[in-house]
Amino acid sequence: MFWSKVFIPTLKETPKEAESVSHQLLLRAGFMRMLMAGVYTYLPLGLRVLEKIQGIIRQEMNAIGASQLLLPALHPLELWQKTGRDKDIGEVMFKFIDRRGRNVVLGPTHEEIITSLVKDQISSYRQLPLVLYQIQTKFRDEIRPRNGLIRACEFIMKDAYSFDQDKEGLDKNYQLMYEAYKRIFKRCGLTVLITEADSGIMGGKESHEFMAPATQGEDLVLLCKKCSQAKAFDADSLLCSKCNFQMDKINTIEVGHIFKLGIKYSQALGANFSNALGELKPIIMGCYGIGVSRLVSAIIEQNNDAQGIIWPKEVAPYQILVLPLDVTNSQIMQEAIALHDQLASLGFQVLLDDRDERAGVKFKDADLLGIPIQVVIGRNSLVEQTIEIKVRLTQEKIIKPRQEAVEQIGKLIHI
RNA sequence: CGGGGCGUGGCUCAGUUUGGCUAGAGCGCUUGAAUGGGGUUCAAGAGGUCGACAGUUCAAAUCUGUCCGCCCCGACCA
Repeated sequence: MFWSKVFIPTLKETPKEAESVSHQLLLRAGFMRMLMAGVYTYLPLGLRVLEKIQGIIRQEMNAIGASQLLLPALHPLELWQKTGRDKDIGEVMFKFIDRRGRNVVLGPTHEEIITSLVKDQISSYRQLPLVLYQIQTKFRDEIRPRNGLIRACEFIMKDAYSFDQDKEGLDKNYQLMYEAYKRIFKRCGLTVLITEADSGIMGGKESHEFMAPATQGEDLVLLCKKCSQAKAFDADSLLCSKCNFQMDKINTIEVGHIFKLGIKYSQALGANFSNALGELKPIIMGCYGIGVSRLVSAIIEQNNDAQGIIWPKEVAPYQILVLPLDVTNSQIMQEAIALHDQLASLGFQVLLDDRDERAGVKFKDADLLGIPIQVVIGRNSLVEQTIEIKVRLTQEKIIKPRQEAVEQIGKLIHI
């Protein structure tokens, strides 16, 4: 793909609307733009990253037997009134009246909607367990949107729901999700701390939060210096409950939350099933969220330097950026295009900077965008019949003849 | 919603305190020339309802009022 076709509006200077590093870099590197507070356009590069993340999530969800569907974003208010959550969520919910006079809301989350669906479609234990998920835009009229994608009024979330006939089934699905989440965040290049919020009451609710350490994070997590146990911040107990050791306070961004719901929604909405004895029981539920668009910011918060973004391999918008340093030199361009085509034919995602810009501008933008592998083709390349590879993360430069360079690139990407 | 800050070409800002000719700079953009391995240089251009409305005044980017928008701090969340 040619740079000039993609639409990558980079900025030299930091827009004053942005405070956090991820927000600044997303704007400067041309990944997104603001329409209004808390509402953003994903530009082509930003969309590609979102799609990469969604791809990882899909793989991991499907691998544990979850099935993807897509629920509506437009809901009747009555459904929310049945569980009383229209009041709990209150002002955060966007509400309006349509032309028929119906009270309608834009979905801030989907427990009611999925439960309503399952209530109508599931009636026997033979149909359980069932795990469904979706990746969808949520709407929340936040009191104060903030930090770009970290707290937006319109954002993309993966939400999954499990339906079981007993607690053992729920525990099993919950554990599968827990492990899948660890794999997802790891593949996204994120370090996360997992905190538990256990009520301690038998049969009580249980939840885990996946918290990505970031200086701009809004949530405080306590981390034990000795055993690395993490827990939600609590001013009263600053000692680790396991080893009684001192704990560090760490700023984090909440990127995932898994929750054992029990029968709260199934009971309120009458989502029951017949068990093997013919008894009518409420379905046991769990819900599992990941802030997909928020992940983009969290990943950048953890992967950047003074030059710009450093995308982890699996979520980079492109894997390779080819830089012909002088596009007016036809030999250089020919070589660059040939290399681009060869790499693309090997299955790599390649971007070629075909702009008539000076080398310095291209280098700066390349580092800003953060594509993992840069391939430089200039005069030296022609004279010496070599290609220069630069690894964005380490700044390491490798100079090799073309075919060896191609092999080297393959190795670097597949490590 | 409470507190604080800001609003001047696409971006970053000066000018507002103390009202005064046709509102400026850098970057970006257009054209030409040189250049071509870390945001190069020179020349010539285009681009502005100074957030909006109302008011004060001979005169408003500048003073007053109302409103709108954006950012930051607080309660909330993926």
